[in-house]
Amino acid sequence: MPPGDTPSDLHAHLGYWLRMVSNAVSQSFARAVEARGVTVAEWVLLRVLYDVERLAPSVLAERMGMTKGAISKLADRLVEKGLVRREANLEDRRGQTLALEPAARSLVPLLAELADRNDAAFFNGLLPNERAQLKGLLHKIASKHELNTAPID
Amino acid sequence: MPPGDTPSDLHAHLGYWLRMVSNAVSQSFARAVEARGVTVAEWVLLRVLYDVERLAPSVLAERMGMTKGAISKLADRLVEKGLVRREANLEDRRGQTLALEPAARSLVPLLAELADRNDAAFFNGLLPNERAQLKGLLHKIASKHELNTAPID
DNA sequence: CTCAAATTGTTGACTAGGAAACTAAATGGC
DNA sequence: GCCATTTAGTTTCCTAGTCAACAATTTGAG
Repeated sequence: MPPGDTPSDLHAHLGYWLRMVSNAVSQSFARAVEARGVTVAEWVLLRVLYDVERLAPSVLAERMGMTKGAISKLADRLVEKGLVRREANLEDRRGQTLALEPAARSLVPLLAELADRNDAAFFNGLLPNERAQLKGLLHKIASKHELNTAPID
Repeated sequence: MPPGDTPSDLHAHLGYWLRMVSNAVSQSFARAVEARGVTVAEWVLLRVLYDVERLAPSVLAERMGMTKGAISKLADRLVEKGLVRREANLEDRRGQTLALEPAARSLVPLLAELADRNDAAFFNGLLPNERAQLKGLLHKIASKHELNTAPID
């Protein structure tokens, strides 16, 4: 800060606005999926597993940007809810594999619709080309910084 | 989801990208201010107080989008660190007022510089007009949804 | 081969926040 | 003026993460 100047305002930072909007979107989505008894992190894990059938916790941790400790507890909760099962790994007895239970397979599409609706609620206020712009800008930043993990919080 | 179709992908949602980029920016900033012994929420509170001299916890809760319980604990920590003091409110003995200690007054400009640098690190990869676009889009969403609180998480 | 190093997942201690119950004080309807 | 209601802040309990220590197993250097 130049002498005699004022420290920059909170609103001066793009990160501030990003956080404000992102938090609002995420909190709104959290409330929506809560009605289905699921958290945002659980939704992400379920959605990832939906495509690949089964995955090791360590890989999920990597992809979701969480620690393996967090995935371990997350998996506990999902097993408890009957949405995920742990399977032994035949080649490596340290490892396991997580797979969706049938209940989750029918739940994921419902959650995906909630995600669609939540996104629409926030971004339909933008014009179609503005949405494309926003996506492009976010992609650009993400790729410059090699952000490839599914964000949880 | 139309029948026979696939539930929408995580990456299909703008909220997903927003959360990913926002988390990366915030986590990076959190690491930066941590070196000064401060959290992001503490930075926001300090920066707000820097301008207004003194403020009631309830007002801070409103402005920062946190519960008063959270502000109460946040204030405890800042008092503990010698950055903030609680003052009695003469007109209303229920109320208090939070004010910066001198230590905080010299700390805030340092933190502001960290915020500047963090913002630059993430957004200098964009062209100037792209940064302006991004800010404009975020403003537009924020105002459509009346997001006026300082986001914490 | 063997044993040190690396890897997988779990656990426990800790942190930061939300929700709701709570205390103390102020307000206001009558 | 009194008491019910409201308001300000604190506290307790809960959740969901991190980090670091750990046990079990695999790997690989020699």
